[in-house]
Amino acid sequence: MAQAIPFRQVSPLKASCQQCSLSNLCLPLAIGENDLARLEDIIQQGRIFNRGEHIFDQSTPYRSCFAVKSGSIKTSIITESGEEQVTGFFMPGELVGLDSIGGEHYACTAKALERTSVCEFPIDRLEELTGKLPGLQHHMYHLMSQEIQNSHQLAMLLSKNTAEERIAALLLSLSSRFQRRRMSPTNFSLPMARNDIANFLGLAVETVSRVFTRFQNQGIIKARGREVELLDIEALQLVSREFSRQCNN
Amino acid sequence: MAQAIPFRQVSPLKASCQQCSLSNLCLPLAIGENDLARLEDIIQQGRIFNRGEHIFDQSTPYRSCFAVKSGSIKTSIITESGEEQVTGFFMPGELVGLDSIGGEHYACTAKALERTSVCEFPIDRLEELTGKLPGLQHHMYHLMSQEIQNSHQLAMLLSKNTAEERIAALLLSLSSRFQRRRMSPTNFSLPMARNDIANFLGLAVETVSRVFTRFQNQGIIKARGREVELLDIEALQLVSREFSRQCNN
DNA sequence: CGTCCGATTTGATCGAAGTCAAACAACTAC
DNA sequence: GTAGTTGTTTGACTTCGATCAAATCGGACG
Repeated sequence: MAQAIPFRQVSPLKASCQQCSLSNLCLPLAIGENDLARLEDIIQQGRIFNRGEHIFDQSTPYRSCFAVKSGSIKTSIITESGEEQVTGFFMPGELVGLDSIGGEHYACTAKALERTSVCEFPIDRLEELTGKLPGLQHHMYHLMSQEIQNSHQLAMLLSKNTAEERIAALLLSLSSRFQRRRMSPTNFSLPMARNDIANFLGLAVETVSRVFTRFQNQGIIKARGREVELLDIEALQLVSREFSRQCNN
Repeated sequence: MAQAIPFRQVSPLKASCQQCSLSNLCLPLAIGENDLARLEDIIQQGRIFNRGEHIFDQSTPYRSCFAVKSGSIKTSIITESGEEQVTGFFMPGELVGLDSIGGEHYACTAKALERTSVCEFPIDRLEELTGKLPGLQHHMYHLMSQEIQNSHQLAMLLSKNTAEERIAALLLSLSSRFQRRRMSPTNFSLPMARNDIANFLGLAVETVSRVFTRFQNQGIIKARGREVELLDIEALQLVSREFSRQCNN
């Protein structure tokens, strides 16, 4: 039994986007089958990060952007005064690091919220490739403009909406993002702590907690710890004037 | 005297970025002299908008992005419930419409705050060109990521800072942007109304007004209407914990 | 299994900024 | 000029959510 069974080890460096369940969400969706190999060529795949580990750090030289394969990531910026501002949460199939493309350094820090695996796209090779594949370039523009819009939506949420509205919007955003990944839109586990939610939404932790219990008392959601069940999505949409499509997504 | 003096009229469609005083701020800065002509080829130049006129409207098909030549522009999104959220102010040399690139429709409305002239970059031709000029593509990525960062900064301002801090940050941002355009950093005229400032910063108009007078009483600024003089920039930086580089810029 | 430490919840109090209201200034158009 | 409209300022009052404080829960680990 000590005898090793010979087997072919798949090279850890070569990605196979075709077999990835996220290929319809991730960059490959912008590429024809024939060109896919060129994208796979530049990907450094399969790095795994444990909860709390940094995928990259603010102010370090910009090298790559990353696609989430599994798990989830939060990005945040740290000010000179040491305050943290969470700028986004990223789920499988989403691209992290777009806010720094074209810059010399990472503009934020990306941290794994749970055990997370990512695909890495070295920026110089990616830029080279987008120069050759108009569809991919277009998609990059699209993703980046999407990110600008998300951020504007967030700004609107922060400047115009109450605590309840903000939290309802976040729950709905997460819900639709889970759904797109073929997971339950009503029954999921929050990858982030209350603290992160509060920071992201510009609220105090206590307020987040209170709103969660208020929603629970109203029968809109059921929440125990990070486990959440959305009992009445329509009510949530009603609370969040702005309806769905908030924040990220 | 009725006899016309023959002269060569420069074609109004052909831009001459080389003679534009903004060429060191605008897109040409990413391009070598030899390639500049290719950029000039695709520009539709010189459209002029009066105060209040729309450069483009939210939800209409996306055609072009625009560089401000003179004047200034504000962008805003209108929600289903009819509320407006100002998402940015744009000064000469800055590019408007990046939040919609790669999308089918404009994600916001752009309105001239004063008599404003712009250069237009049709998106299909621009994408084509960035595919051929790596430097230009890189610069587009840079501009877009910059815009994401600005928006994150704004989100932070909205979620963590007081009314005074927000307004100080805005004044400093405007100041440094005027300076880069070789105008006085301490003595300028606000292109936007109090209302727009309030909306942009997530405040009530009354609060903006009060903070202006408070700053004035403290001898930090002098303001009469839209005319503003920054008397003590250091004090402003002190008020705005986050120091300069806020918001746009 | 109990201890410890961080995360979450709950309660009580306070304050910054919103809202309502009205005066005032600036600009247009007639 | 005057009237009308819009933008700005000032005052009085209210409120949502922050802050302070403390209890409770939950998981990691010896």
